[in-house]
Amino acid sequence: MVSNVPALVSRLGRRFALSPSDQQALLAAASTPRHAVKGDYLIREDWETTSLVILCRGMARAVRSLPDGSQQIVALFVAGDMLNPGELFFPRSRTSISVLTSAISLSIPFEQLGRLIANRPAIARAIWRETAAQAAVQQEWMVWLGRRTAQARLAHFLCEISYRLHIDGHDCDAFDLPLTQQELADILGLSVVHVNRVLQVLRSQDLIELRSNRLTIRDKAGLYEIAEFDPKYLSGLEPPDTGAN
Amino acid sequence: MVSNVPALVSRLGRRFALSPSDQQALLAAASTPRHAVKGDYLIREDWETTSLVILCRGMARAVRSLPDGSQQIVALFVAGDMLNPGELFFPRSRTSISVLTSAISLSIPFEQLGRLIANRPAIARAIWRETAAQAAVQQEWMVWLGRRTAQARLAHFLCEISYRLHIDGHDCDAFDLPLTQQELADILGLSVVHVNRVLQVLRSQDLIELRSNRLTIRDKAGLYEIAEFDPKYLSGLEPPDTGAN
DNA sequence: CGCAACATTGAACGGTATCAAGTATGGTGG
DNA sequence: CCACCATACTTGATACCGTTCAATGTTGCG
Repeated sequence: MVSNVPALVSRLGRRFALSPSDQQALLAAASTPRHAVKGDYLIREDWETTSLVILCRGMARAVRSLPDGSQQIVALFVAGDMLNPGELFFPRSRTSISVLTSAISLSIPFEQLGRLIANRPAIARAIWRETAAQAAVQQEWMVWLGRRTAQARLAHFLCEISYRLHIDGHDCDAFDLPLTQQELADILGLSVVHVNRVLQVLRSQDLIELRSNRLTIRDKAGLYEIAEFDPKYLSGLEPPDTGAN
Repeated sequence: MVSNVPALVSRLGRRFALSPSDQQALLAAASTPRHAVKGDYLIREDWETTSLVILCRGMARAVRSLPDGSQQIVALFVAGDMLNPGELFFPRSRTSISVLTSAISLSIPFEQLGRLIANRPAIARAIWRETAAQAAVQQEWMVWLGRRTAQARLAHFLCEISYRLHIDGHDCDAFDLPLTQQELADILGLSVVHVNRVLQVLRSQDLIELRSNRLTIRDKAGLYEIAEFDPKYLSGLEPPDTGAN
């Protein structure tokens, strides 16, 4: 399994609007790419954080486990996302991040990164921006966790993933969604049983199809509507080409 | 009503670990302090963001309103917090921020701020760090919104506020909590009626006292316990003196 | 083929919402 | 200083959304 690292990095360059020279510097600072398989942990709660991790291929999730055995998934990452842009400042990680598919990640040790940040403002800006973009997504999750019905939550989550894949140039009407219903439940703050029932409602309304980890959106307008989905909050994840600020 | 601005700024200096010279520069870049009264909006959803706002005195909340009229409060700010550290990168605000008490705020226009960020890395670092710290708090809110009972949510929220006030050197066992039960409900994702009942349970267990916007914590250990409160996630709000990274 | 993980279904329970009164509380004008 | 009003708080009754427990199907993989 050989990976074309320069190609991956160039995609990152586009995502974060970095000049070729900055991309080069980032690549030089990174350790060799890591190939992880489904279930592998890239970061664990309470680990000392020593490097910035970027997901180049695959999907990952950040999870917080509670004493009673339940979990809450607090973030989902797709290719191109930074896994821990905010942890630069904190000695220990507050979540565990594991991979949902086989995946490739790049790590940039903090010592190297410190130099890059000092010398290359565009890189500092990119990481900072990513910190803010992920915070915006989290706020949206808080809103549906606090104030929306199970159906609207699920629909909204599916809309978000679809849109984020769309941003990165993937097919957003049919894609792999490597999540069990238990994991969906842990994202949405629901029980597995209820997720199952709500999924069936969405299916029966011909909004989606979901079988063996593959999601097809049959009626995007309808799904957006019951989700009350407005992708504005995801603007931080788009390439900042449009010169917006 | 005269406010001692240099004193306010020096407190900010401590909070963000800025050198006197950086504090000076920050103060010079800021517009005259604004005195707001209860209910005033400092920022509105969809407004164009043009400056970084820092709360020097009082409390504020960030709220998202839903089409059906309900609301979710997604952040609570105390004196010393930056209200919109992440909005530097986005053209429009995604929340409305209004003031819960009479308050004083300082605005730093983005043009000035750009210069400061370029020339004074410590200031850039402080804002970036605040972005990350607030994201950490949001993650904790997501966990209790998704996975905890009403009682644990409320208890946890009270613990957090108490601890944040403690960080800033205020009395954390008895303090003003200028929130109606409706506002508590909008923070916790509950109905007013239920907040009222849960408050009574906490009172009947002699954990807290809450009358006319003043909270007294009678049994801190007990409250921490039912909240499963662990303040580690708030470390980003403490002055970074300890040299941790 | 057989096992393990995942998905589905039903019944009963419970936490929280909703609706509807009723009761403090505080501020205001007379 | 009191009457009044608006806002906030409290309480009860009822309904519903979502949970839990338990069992049964289904799928995919070694």
